[in-house]
Amino acid sequence: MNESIGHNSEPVEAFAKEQLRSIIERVERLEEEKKTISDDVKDVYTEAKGNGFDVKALRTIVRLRKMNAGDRAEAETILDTYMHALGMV
Amino acid sequence: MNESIGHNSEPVEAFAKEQLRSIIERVERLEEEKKTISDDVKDVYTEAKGNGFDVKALRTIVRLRKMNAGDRAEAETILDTYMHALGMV
Amino acid sequence: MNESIGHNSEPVEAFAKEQLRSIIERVERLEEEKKTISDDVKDVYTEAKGNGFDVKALRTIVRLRKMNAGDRAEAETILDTYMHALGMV
Amino acid sequence: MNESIGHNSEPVEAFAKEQLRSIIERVERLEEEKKTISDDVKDVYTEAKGNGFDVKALRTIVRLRKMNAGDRAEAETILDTYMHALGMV
DNA sequence: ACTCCAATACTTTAGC
DNA sequence: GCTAAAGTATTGGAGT
Repeated sequence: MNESIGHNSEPVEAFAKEQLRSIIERVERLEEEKKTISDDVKDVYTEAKGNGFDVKALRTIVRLRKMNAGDRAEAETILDTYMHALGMV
Repeated sequence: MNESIGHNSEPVEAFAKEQLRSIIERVERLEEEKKTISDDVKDVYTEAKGNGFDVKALRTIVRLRKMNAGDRAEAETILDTYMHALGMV
Repeated sequence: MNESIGHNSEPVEAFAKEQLRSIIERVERLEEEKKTISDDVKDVYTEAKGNGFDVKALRTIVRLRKMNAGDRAEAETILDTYMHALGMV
Repeated sequence: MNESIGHNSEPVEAFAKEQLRSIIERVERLEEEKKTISDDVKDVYTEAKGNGFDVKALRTIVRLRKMNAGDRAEAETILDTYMHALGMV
């Protein structure tokens, strides 16, 4: 039992086309949401700046906190080693 | 040596500390949301791949469509651009 | 109603066109050179990696050294302040 | 004068230190060159501006031309892309 | 594991 | 001087 001959001459492709459309739309919807949130982040920093905070330092803090304790320690060890070797202490 | 009547010896700094904490937490919350959405995007592509779609091509389509509002318009006005550049306005 | 006796019917525009061409070519030449150097930088890091160095740390070193002593000290002070406030010491 | 027993307690590290120094210096030298060229590009645009050209438009032209090898080809094959995405290869 | 490319984030510059 | 935009650098992920 197939979906009969001829009502639709390209059933498979039509289906795939619908799938494609759906995929693209879902992705685009999600990326819009992401953009909204990115803008929210910007707003937070802008407001912080207005309250006298140093935005660059704030971003650094967020970045440091994102590393877990172990990774951060390791990264700092390597860095210290290199800095000592170069007399940057 | 104290600023105002001393119930709290560092009222300003304490306030700033709270502000700082709040800023960082808001940013971190937002970035978590962003990560969630990024993962959702990945899921969409993974599912698409399971249905036989070429993920790289899908990403290309999304990228080209994103360009289109701005860059397509820009490309269409390239002649104008040249004319302006030549002072033929 | 044309400008001067007709050896060239659009002398001004032709001149501007030549200028334009020259500008574009000079810029493109310079950007090629820049790309070459960027690739050289990449090569240095790749070689360093092959010798067991941590490339990310190396990049951090270069970035730190680029800041002058004063700026770096200031940046570190702000950062320390924030980190202490957040108990990240 | 050999690095075996005891004349030098850290021969490997000393060697690494020299390597490190060399890497950093090479990178810094290359980045200086890059900066010089970037400044040259700026000069070209500044001079162009002095001759009445619209710098923003010039930058647009350069950017569009840079796109053309890759992206124009990509745009031209967008139908192919869709077909692949639909498994109509 | 490693290379390559796309995506994000940061920096600097131009315009209001 | 500040906001907006471009260009540049770094990071992460996908494919081999």
